[in-house]
Amino acid sequence: MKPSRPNEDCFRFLFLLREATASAAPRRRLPPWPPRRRRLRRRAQALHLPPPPQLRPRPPRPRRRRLPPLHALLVKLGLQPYERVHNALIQAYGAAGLVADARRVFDGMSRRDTVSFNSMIHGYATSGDVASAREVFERVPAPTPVTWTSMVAGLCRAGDVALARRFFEEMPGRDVVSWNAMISGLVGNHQPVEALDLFRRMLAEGFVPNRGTVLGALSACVGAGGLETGKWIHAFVEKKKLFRWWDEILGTALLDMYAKCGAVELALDVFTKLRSRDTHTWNAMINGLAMNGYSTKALDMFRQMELDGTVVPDEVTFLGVLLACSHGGFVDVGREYFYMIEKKYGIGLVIEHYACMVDLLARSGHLQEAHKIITEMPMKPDRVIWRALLSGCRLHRDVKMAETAVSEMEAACSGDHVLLSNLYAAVGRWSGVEDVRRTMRSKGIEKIPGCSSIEINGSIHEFMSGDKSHPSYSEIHAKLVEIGSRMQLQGYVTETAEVFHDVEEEEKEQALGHHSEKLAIAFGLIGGTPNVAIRIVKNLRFCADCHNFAKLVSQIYHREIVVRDRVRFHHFVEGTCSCNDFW
DNA sequence: CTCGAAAACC
Repeated sequence: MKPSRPNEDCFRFLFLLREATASAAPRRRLPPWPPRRRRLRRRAQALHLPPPPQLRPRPPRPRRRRLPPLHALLVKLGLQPYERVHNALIQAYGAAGLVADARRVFDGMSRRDTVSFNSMIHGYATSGDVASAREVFERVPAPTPVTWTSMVAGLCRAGDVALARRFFEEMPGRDVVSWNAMISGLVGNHQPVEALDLFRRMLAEGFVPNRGTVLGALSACVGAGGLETGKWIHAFVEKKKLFRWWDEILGTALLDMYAKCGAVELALDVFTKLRSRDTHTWNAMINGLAMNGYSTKALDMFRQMELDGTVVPDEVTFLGVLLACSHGGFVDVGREYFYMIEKKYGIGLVIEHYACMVDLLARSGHLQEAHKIITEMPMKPDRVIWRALLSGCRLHRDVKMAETAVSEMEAACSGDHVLLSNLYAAVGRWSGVEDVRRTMRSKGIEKIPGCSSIEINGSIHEFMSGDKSHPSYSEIHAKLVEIGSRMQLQGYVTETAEVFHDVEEEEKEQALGHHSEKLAIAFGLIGGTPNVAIRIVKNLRFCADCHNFAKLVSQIYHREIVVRDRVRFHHFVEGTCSCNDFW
């Protein structure tokens, strides 16, 4: 079935469509239009076709937007014989979230080529309708790698990685994009280690990585805290000269990887050497500094960004700025910036700004003011907001406010209850601890198991709380016992106030020997290279006991330990932590 | 004309 060759009107139509839908898919960067097409645009206007909507630099992203009645225009111009035009329309409807309309176009076509099917599958995969995507997939006469990849990507987006993996393994003739789709799909579903394994397999099978691959692999390193792997990717790209230079996107991904793996110096190094930086780049740098405890440097960086003048700060920039203020305890500076965001910079406050502000105020003990912000904010406070208040309450031992926060939270997760319970324990209110336990059981609240990962010689090991499955478990256990006895000599006492990450686990084991970060630290002492920092990434917050443990290990064994917790970094050196015990 | 792809509150 030979597709019909498009005529001039087709291109005119495609151009309009593209203009009309550009704002529906802003993440895709459109290449500049070649001059010939620009002429077409003028001609299209002369034909009294509907003018393309104005392209805005930062369009808000509506889930659904109305498309001009282009379908009617398609018929009017007599473009029905051209598959390409229908396909483009299917894609446009799909991108705007109007899958039903896409399907109508699809069903109305007299002939369909592979692209039609692929576009339709992709449309269903954008919207998460896996069943329909599969139904169309079954009907494709000659699936190409594109068809398969669309399915893989769609399944990943819908969260069914296992099935995506099956499709991926079964597909004939994988191309680079297929690998990329699977790698980034794994990263997006919190399986960075598997993503890196796949990346290695891809190289072993002789595929040459492209931008997408590198971006996917770097974000896998972020997820797993794989600094060595990240460095290796950096070196690999340089050695193979995969790209002419690290542009804004690649450079941002690289520096973000370094920052999120706790290597701020390397991140700064990348940052200074980039030949062009956009807002994202600055944001990643500011945020990276703030997360790593370099609050003052983060604020300096923001000032430099303003002086630089080539980029404009956006919402995310101020999240970094507020985060820096919060971690540095700069309440007044933070308050000032918070009020400037709208007034001076003309940026609308979003819920995340309020969360940062509440965090800043609550953390520094201004609990009443934080509560006032919450009650006065224009949008409905979400869990994160209440959680920020709650963790401030824990730091400053305000039981009453903490109870308010938990009760206001819709569907509080296990961590929230644990936080409240820790607070009860800290002030010695054991009946409260019991209440929390009962509430959790009656509501059947799912516990998130603690998980830490550590990279040793370029391979990443994951530990779950209380997990005994690691092949070197007996050695790890022996190491923990050794650490324990050396600590006792130093007069270390277990801090029982915050014993439980996980209520039932605590019942099973009275000792704290099995929080995942302890396993990982012990393993780092055994397997890591001496004098090289032990780097750990964990999914939950640090408990006070493990934080103490890490400090002491850094002192006793003279090893730097870097732990990335859910929100920030802890750099332990000789018994002190960069967070100043304030997290 | 179709698949992947950088920053973001606890």
